[in-house]
Amino acid sequence: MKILLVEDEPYVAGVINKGLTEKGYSVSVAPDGNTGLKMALAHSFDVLILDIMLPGMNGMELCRKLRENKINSPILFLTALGTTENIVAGLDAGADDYLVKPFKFAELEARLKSLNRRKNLVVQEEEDVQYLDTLRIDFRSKLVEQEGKPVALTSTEFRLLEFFVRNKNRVLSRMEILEKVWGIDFNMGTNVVDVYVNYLRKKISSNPDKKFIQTVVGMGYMLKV
Amino acid sequence: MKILLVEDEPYVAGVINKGLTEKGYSVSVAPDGNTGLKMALAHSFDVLILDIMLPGMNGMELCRKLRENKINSPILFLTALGTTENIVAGLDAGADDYLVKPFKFAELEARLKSLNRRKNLVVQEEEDVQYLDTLRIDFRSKLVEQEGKPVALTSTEFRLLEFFVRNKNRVLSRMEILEKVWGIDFNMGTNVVDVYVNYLRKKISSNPDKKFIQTVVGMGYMLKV
DNA sequence: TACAAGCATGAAAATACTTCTGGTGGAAGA
DNA sequence: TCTTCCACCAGAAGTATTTTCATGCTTGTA
Repeated sequence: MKILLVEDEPYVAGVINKGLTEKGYSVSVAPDGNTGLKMALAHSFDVLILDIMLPGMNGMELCRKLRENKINSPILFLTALGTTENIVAGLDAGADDYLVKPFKFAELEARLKSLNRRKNLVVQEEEDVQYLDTLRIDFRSKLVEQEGKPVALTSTEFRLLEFFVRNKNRVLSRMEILEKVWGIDFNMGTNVVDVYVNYLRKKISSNPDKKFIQTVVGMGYMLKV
Repeated sequence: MKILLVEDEPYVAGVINKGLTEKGYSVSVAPDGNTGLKMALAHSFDVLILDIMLPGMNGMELCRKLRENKINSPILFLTALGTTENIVAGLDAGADDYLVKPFKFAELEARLKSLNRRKNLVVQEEEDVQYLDTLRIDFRSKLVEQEGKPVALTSTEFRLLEFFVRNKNRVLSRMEILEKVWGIDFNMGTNVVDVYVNYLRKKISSNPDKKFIQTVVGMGYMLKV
């Protein structure tokens, strides 16, 4: 999980940075609002942690600017300003959570995890690379690797795999597959789908018994993850 | 914004209910965990507010059960238990926010707005899902789950279940079922419907005595909810 | 209690799926 | 241009699963 921390006090920034890094998060620190904005626009972070009292642009302003610039990553305010007015103002500025200093590190981590969890639930953005167990699929370069070793797929096989991956955990009927992968509309009476599913199974599975592509008798096939 | 409040103390429930209603929110109150679960499964709420100490199932358990049943609405814990351990436990159980009593009403409202805002940010891919108690039926992916565990149905069984669900609380004659599910027009003298109703009953019921599909002697079957 | 209606079960029949064989046609190279 | 190769697809034989039916048993109703 990539985190951006905007905090001017070096000591506080250091403590949080150290703690989160030790827990395995990747943390970037910005010492003021303008730097924070630039960094958020340049890279994509999973969560942003903002102090409110910052030199230059303050945290509230920064938060509003981020939202204006369509930065939709969850924002958590971490600040000493603990009055209800402050909290309400912070949340109304577009933040997702508000934690008052002094705080317990465990609570910060729990809230970060919660924010990130929801984000993943929601924005299932189409990644260029996906992993299914030890299978790596790069949609842009159209390269597939099983346990680090390249798998040679023909173009039809790749399109079929892509369709399965983009619709995983759904039963896909042969009809649907024919339409989307082959562009055929109502030519039943062909078993190409079966044949190609069989090809794929042979090529992409590391061991024969764990089947990525399950057959659902009478309905179609499903890529189960 | 539709809110479900699960709170056993009538006084607290009343105050929150009144406050939120005055602000224009639509609030439903459940007095205990089981009722809360049922209501959440039956209707869709924008945000759920849970107390932790509840008669019967406690809030943590309820939260986990909700997530198991793929209820993804934001959950806010509202409780007097304010230690860091409690907060971390609550968030780890799948909640999105945690507010400690006593609280300022303005903060509650700000946090609710924040939770709802994030939810709406999401591009809701339209789902075609129905719940019958703890049974989850996804018509698009054709996946059925009982208490979070997948149920394997054959295609005929699924079509039959779908027909029942889409015509719940109606008595369906064998004739009608044969026509709509099997496409058979006047072949009486078969007991397939009986056989399949029994297959379904065995597969989808969590405990044997609560029968989803009731038999109406001399008339047919009915899915009662 | 008697009778009809519904239920449970096992085995046969029907259907669906896997896999192999081989033919076609287009592309790459000689 | 001709040959070779290989992706692609149809057919068919071999399996597996699902569906149906017939049967006896249980339950509900008059």
